[in-house]
Amino acid sequence: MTAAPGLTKNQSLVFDVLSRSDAPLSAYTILDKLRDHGFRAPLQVYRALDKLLERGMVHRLESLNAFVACAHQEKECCGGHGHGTVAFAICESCGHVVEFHEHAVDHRLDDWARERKFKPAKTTIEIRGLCEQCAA
Amino acid sequence: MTAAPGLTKNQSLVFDVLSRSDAPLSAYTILDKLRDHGFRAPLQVYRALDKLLERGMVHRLESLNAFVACAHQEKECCGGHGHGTVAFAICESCGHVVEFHEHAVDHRLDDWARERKFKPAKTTIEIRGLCEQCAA
DNA sequence: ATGACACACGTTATAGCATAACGCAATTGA
DNA sequence: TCAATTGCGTTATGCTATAACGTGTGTCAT
Repeated sequence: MTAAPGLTKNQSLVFDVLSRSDAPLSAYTILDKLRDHGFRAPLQVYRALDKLLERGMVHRLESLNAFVACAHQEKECCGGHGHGTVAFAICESCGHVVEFHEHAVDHRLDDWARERKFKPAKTTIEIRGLCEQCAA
Repeated sequence: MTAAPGLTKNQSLVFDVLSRSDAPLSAYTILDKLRDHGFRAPLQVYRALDKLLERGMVHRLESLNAFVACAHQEKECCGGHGHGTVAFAICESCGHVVEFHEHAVDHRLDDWARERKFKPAKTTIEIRGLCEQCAA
């Protein structure tokens, strides 16, 4: 369960906490979980998150102001963490999040951008609703 | 330019401010613009925004924590403000936002959800990047 | 070695976004 | 008339994120 190489101690701690959680965590929640490991200030979390986001190991859920570990392993399909756009289905009842990739969606949005000469940097797709269990 | 019927004074004021802006505004920016009209506290803005969001007259940009007036008129295409999922292209340089609808994307995401028995409540699609002018 | 640089870290303070909880006033409808 | 609903105003608070400062450590070209 230990994290990828090349991570600093703080980055590893933050990544491990996210990896072990089955729901997204806010930066402040992460902070609380790491107080026993010497974390004292939000910046320690945010700085680690920035690096993990850069590497694609963690995603930010914009509609929740929260973070999740990437569901993909280093070498998986679309280039592992190097993948393209990621989409999320977020259950508003149980908090569970499913990460997925829809190439057809990506392509359609790419086409839209190309037609308008818009240069995409980052695309957010988040579906909030109820998962199968919670909708029952 | 006066707003739709059925709006309270505060709701109209907030909607007018958003309608006149060519970039998204945060709740606190709206508050500042309305101090001369008697606004004193954030809650006055948030309460008005809640109602406008319910009616679909205003959209929230999750990746910016900001708000824009809906680009559609009451009776337009997909049922005017009753439309389905809305997508946004946000220029990170000039701040300009383009609202659009991509039915192909909506359908693909709907299919994904149906296959997994996920019940969507609200879908967020936001592309951040550079608009044609700013990319030059 | 030494100096310059990049980078991670720790701390304090502050900025920016959002809601809780209270009470009052006006409206509606049984 | 009474109860329920809705909007409003105010104060206080909580959550999210970054600014600005200084420290330590490693690299590496000189």
